[in-house]
Amino acid sequence: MPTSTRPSAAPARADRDPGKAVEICVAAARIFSEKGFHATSINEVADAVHLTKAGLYYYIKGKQDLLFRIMELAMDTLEQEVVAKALLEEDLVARLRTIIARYTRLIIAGRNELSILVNEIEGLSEAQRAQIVGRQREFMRFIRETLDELAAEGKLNDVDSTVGAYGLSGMILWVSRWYRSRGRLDVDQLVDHVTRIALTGLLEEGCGRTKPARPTRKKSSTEKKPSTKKAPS
Amino acid sequence: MPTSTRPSAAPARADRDPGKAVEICVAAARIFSEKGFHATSINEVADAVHLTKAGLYYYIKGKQDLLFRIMELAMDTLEQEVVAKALLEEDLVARLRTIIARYTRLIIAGRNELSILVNEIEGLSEAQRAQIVGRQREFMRFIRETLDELAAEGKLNDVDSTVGAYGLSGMILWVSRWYRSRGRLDVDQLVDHVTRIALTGLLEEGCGRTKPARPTRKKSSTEKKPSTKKAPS
DNA sequence: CGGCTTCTACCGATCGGTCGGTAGGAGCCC
DNA sequence: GGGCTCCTACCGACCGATCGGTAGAAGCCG
Repeated sequence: MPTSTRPSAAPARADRDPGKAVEICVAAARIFSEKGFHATSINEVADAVHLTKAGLYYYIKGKQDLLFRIMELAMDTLEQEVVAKALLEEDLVARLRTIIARYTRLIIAGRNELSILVNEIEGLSEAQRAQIVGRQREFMRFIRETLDELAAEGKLNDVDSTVGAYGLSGMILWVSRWYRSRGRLDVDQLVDHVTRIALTGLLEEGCGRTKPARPTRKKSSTEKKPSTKKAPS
Repeated sequence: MPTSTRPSAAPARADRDPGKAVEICVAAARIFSEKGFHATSINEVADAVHLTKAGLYYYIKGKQDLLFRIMELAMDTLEQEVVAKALLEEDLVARLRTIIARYTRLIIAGRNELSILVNEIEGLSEAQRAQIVGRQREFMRFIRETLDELAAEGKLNDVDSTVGAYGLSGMILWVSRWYRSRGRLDVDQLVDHVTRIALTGLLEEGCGRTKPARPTRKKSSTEKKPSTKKAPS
């Protein structure tokens, strides 16, 4: 079952009309992702769904509540379309490919809720933030553990699974900021390239690659630090 | 010479006291990066530098002007600490390593201006945004061309240089969202891991790796699409 | 005194949110 | 069928708070 509409602390007036409520969330998500949560007024959201502000408040409890609902919806999507589907793959390499491909497609398909999910967390209340962050951590844990299992099978490069999982996420999330579907690469090509970059960066295939002057974990610094900015006044 | 304080369209009252102006920018950058630009009031910035709002306005022309100055400062830093330093490296592989290492260190050292740079662009005016976006594009072009030159030397994997450059950027930018310097990994270790993940994902070393069912560029889709969300009602 | 620098006091605009009210369809009674 | 009630869905008008920004005087320095 989806984790939204749980009875925790928020009765919400979503009972009015579930379809309309979702429609509002989708519209609001689009605007929020374009202009930012705080830069968007409730009136703009209302206009987008052809309602007045007062009419809109018939369906939502407040601006913050609207943001929270959008994020819960986004996490639902992520869990259903990425995690659940990836778990159907027995082979771990195939599972990782599924994660990358579906996650990337989700990011560029619905150019809305997912990006809000990472950019507007501060707009939530304490309790709401805790809930969303918890689900996000679960998601990251899933990716990290997939990498750990791959490592146990000896199929992973010598990379830290945490850095790997976050690096992967960062690369994929960032796609929504630069990729335009009308550009040189179509969606399939993009997913191909992203998958290839990520996988050949994570997977050890056939030959053991020579590590670039492997620094035995501690203190190596490839490069001297840029003097860490300026001194505090 | 730094590209800020150029005479374009904004005389600005930075002539008052350059040191104080920078101090204000740094303080504002920290708050903006924590709470977001629109969610931060001018009063909060003023408090942070021990001034009243009116006192602060002696140094800045407006909230938007403040944001713009922060971004110019951030681009200055990026160009001086990453691009300029990387250009000192003749060897292309070393240059790429320098880019990754210095960029990453910059992101986690000053947890301030750089993240604003990517998250608050919408808060700028048309002209200001054009200026910043132009400089950002130059920066991306630098990374992309470094990859292209590596490809010309046959040292690059078969990856699209655009996707590679943005993938790299995304991975690094994302670091600021999850990495805590008090955690399991210290800064040097983090930089090591990021470098290794990025490089072994981008560089072809020694053995030619077997591509994972290389899809000849067009139509392959590793994974069937997630049916692109729901049907419109 | 005169020029920086910083303050107190205030403005108009806009924000999120609320209130009283109502159009109009559904159900019901007769 | 016609009148009565009720309820969902929505709106115009308004509220207090806060926002970015300004005018003008006061403090401080030489």
